[in-house]
Amino acid sequence: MVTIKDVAERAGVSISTVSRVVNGTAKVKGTKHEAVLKAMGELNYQPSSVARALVGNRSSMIGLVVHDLADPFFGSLARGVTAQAAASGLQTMTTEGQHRAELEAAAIRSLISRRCDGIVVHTLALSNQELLDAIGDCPAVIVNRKVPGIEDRCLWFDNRLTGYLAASHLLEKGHRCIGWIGRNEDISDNRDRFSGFCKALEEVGVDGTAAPQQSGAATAEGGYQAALELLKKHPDLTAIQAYNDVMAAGCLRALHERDYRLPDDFSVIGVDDVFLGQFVYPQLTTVRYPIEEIGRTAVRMIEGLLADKPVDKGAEFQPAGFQPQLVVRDSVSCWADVSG
Amino acid sequence: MVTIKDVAERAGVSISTVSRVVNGTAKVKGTKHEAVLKAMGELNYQPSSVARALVGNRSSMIGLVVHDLADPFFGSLARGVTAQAAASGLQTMTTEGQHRAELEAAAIRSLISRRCDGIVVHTLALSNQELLDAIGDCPAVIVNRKVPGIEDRCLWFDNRLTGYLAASHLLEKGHRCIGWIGRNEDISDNRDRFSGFCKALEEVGVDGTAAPQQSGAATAEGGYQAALELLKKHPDLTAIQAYNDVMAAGCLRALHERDYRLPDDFSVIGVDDVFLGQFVYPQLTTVRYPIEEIGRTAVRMIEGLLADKPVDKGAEFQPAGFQPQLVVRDSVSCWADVSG
DNA sequence: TCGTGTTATGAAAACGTTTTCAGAAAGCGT
DNA sequence: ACGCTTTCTGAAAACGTTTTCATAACACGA
Repeated sequence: MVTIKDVAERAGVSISTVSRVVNGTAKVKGTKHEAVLKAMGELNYQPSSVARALVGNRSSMIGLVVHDLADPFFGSLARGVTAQAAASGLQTMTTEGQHRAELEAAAIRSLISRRCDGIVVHTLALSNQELLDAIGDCPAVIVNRKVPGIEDRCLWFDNRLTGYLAASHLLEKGHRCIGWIGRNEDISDNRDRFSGFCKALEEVGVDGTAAPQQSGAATAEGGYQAALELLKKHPDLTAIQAYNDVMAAGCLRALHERDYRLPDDFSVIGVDDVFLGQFVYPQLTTVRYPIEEIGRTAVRMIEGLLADKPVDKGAEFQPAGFQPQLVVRDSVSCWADVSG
Repeated sequence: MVTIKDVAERAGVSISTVSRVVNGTAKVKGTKHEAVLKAMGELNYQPSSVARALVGNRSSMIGLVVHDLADPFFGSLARGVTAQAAASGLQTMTTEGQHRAELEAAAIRSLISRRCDGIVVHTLALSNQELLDAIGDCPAVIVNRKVPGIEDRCLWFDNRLTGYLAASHLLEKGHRCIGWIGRNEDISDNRDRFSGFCKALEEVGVDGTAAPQQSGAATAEGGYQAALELLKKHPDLTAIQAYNDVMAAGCLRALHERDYRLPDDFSVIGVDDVFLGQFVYPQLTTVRYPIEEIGRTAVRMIEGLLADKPVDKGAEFQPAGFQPQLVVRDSVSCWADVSG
């Protein structure tokens, strides 16, 4: 490994001088300047980010904790974080939490021990207190979760409204026998979306909590299994609202297998608007969560945190900017018996 | 930030002693041992990986260069790399190359300057020589590409066979008017898959190079556009073979839009076997590339590189283990006019 | 030619670890 | 109580940078 010392020696100057031309922190006279540049080129010198991080106490790295990199939701999140970080000359380091408390904590701690300048965290298994303990005083932005005490560093969304919007759309289209497919884990996202679902149903005089429901793993496979089960138990259903798009994709697969003609025979709606939704058939109607944009915003917030203490999401980060929004595509059709 | 010095002070021992209990590199007597443990706990001490990396010249990090994190292919690759690395207590740092030479080079250099123990590289824009220059003497495994001179550190696949298998399947099912949808960039993957496609066609007396073809960006959108174009120009087509699954998903969307009844009216085949393929309709018949497994193998190879100089893919890494394999699902149907 | 103010340069400290080396402490056989 | 191992322990060097501080070199007006 060629070090700054090698360059200095070759150029016949001190290491301070080399450092100065590398970083442009001070002027160095013409002849020496060139000599250094030449030596750097000849040796193919590459400053050690490690040494820099040690002395500067900053690493130009943003840490990211996600559940599973192969899940399109997190792929988009990673994309957003990486892109925005890159725009500021920062690199991203991603770790998986796998939805297990000890792994999530280890992931965060390790990112901190690497002296990431800031971290973007998506966790589910950790309790609020555990999460707070793990992040300590590291500049962190929590995605998709509202942690009491540090709300100003959280980006969360109105999951209740999200569920409400989706259900309302189904109701508007005349559906009354709607099933709910949720995820296994008892997390607030799931509860809130279901609660919004119930609220919409109540508004038209249906008891949502009594609606047919089934839960499964938050994967396409989970959605598939749940849908099969639900269809078996409730042949009268005309529509399903799923926890998210990935599960909804699983539902569609189940429906195709059972030879439903889609979307005429049955409607499905999801949440998230992941890439996948545009390539299932019928294209998925969903409620949009601007995931990539959320990743970008998280990084911007960290940059703010780094620049000046006062935390401030600023005008452009208004939660209002992230209102869930219905995206109408093809997977929801009017139900023939529409009465209104 | 609490340092080893703080812990030493609090425990009334030297920093060497603290280091020893942290790493278990030597025995320290009972009373002191406990004192150190206690101090560590009270201060919530977290050793600095940065300092460790500097002195030890190893960082417990594996670097990964991919094209685009939101693409399911790379999501799976990242998943495999991350999982295998984690199993050995290594972390993964991912950067995007975006298919632009200067970014790909910068990504590699930056990973090296961070002193990654090894890197897994997927690049397209860099020439062989540029790639070799960039990786220098860093333990690296090149994925999906055969770089002359370091074949023993490359994991590549028989793209020609891949294309051949896919086309043969379509032919077997009776299709004779088959279109090819390739990707824009003139890269060997694309050339080889097309060459395999031609070979299969020639075997039944059709001139593959004269087959209807269209290229586009290697995205679902690209596949969609290309399919629309191809269908317009060649209404007689009964099947399309796409460069990969993502483009094939785009084809399916185009076909649905044009109201083809799938799979009866038209067949589509892809390559890769990404997650997405199971959730499009009809489920995609494809040729499998075990992406996640490839990521795992790459990390294992790096571990080998690190442990002992002699590079050796070993029995379990035989390229034979990665033979492309046809995965029959629903997107290819028998063509009615089947003569044989 | 001398001060005086700028500007360019190098020496050295600092960052937080690990590791080497030498010395202190402790055990043990006599 | 003596030497001889063996076991623990701390001081100090090393890793590759950045940055502070002092000084050397230089220019300029008198």
